[in-house]
Amino acid sequence: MVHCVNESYHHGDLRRALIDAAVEAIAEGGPSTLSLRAVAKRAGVSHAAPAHHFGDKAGLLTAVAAEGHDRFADALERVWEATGDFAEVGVAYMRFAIDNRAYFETMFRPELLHEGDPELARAEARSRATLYRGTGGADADGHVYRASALAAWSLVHGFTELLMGGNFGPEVAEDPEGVLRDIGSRLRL
Amino acid sequence: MVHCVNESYHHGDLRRALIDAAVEAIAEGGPSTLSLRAVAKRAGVSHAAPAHHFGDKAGLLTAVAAEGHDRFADALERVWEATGDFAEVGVAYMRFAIDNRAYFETMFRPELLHEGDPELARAEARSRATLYRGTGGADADGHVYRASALAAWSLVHGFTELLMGGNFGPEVAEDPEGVLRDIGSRLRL
DNA sequence: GCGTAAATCTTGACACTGTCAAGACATGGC
DNA sequence: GCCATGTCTTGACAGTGTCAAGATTTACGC
Repeated sequence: MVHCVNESYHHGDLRRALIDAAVEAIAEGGPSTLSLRAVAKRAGVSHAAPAHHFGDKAGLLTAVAAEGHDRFADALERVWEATGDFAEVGVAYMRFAIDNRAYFETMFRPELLHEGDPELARAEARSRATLYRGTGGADADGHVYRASALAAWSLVHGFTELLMGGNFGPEVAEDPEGVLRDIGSRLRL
Repeated sequence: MVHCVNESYHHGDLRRALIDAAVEAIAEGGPSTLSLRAVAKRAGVSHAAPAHHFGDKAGLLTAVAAEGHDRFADALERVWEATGDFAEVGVAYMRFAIDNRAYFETMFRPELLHEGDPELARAEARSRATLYRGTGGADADGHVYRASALAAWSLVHGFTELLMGGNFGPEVAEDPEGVLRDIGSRLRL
């Protein structure tokens, strides 16, 4: 039995295609301007198909955020295994945000998501646990609490958010990695 | 000639009333769920009145952001004059975000604003200048560049964003000022 | 193999949204 | 007193999320 992808009534993996389409759309206009109908058009299906798969708009964004947290955890883990260096994990944090803007922006916008979603909670806990391995203190729920870990997370996250919001001048925007390494080195752990 | 506020065709200070209504609405659902028609209803005017005053939805949000930056600068200036302490300015930064959530969220969401708006640019520059006085390095456009200033700003901003996004456990959320003072003291300036 | 239940996707409708043009009304200058 | 200007309303339009109902395909028990 051949799985006829892309032509018949059943799509094959529409869920996957819808998430990809959503990520593309988010990359262009941000998570808040996402339109379910535009996503449907992009994926070549009817206007109500996305809502069927994800319940509602927040459901689609929640799926994007969950996948983002998984990819995020992957990226941080890779760097930690390779270097064993806190600072490099921080740089990877920022790099992920720059290279995966759509995912990153969606991940940190809780008012657009279904907060209680178990899949999102699992992925969040995983990315927190990865951060924990790098910075050193979290409880069972993945809540970071040790002051040194909080300081590092806050510094890297704040720098990343300000950078992506266009709050820095060209001196900083041209070499964000170098600047982040510099300011990171000013933190007593 | 009596200025008949609140009853006749002309409103008196509808612009003011619309901004206040917008801030209320944003406080309830965030800037991205703001509805011009809901704002109009709240202010007791017709559905198209807000667009007349602010051009479009982004125009209203831009006005809110500009006013937010002014209030923000006021708050930081007060603390700096009173204490002359960097760390206390950082705490005031976070306090403002908590106490004026609607303003703060709108201020740092450039994709919803008219970036080129002169009034917004003026207010932004003012709040940057205030930050500069506290942390120590900015160019003529108000772009902070000195590493120590960047580090402090990033740390405080990141902590604030993570806190408001619900990313911390109860240990931190119960006494954010204390925690921020603690992690702030770990920064070599 | 077959028939029925379930899953997947479409269609059509509804209330709501931002935006625009045209009109109603009030105010200020002459 | 009259006209021009600014303020606000009204009505319309296309686009949005969401829901119910229908069409179509797959999966499963027998």
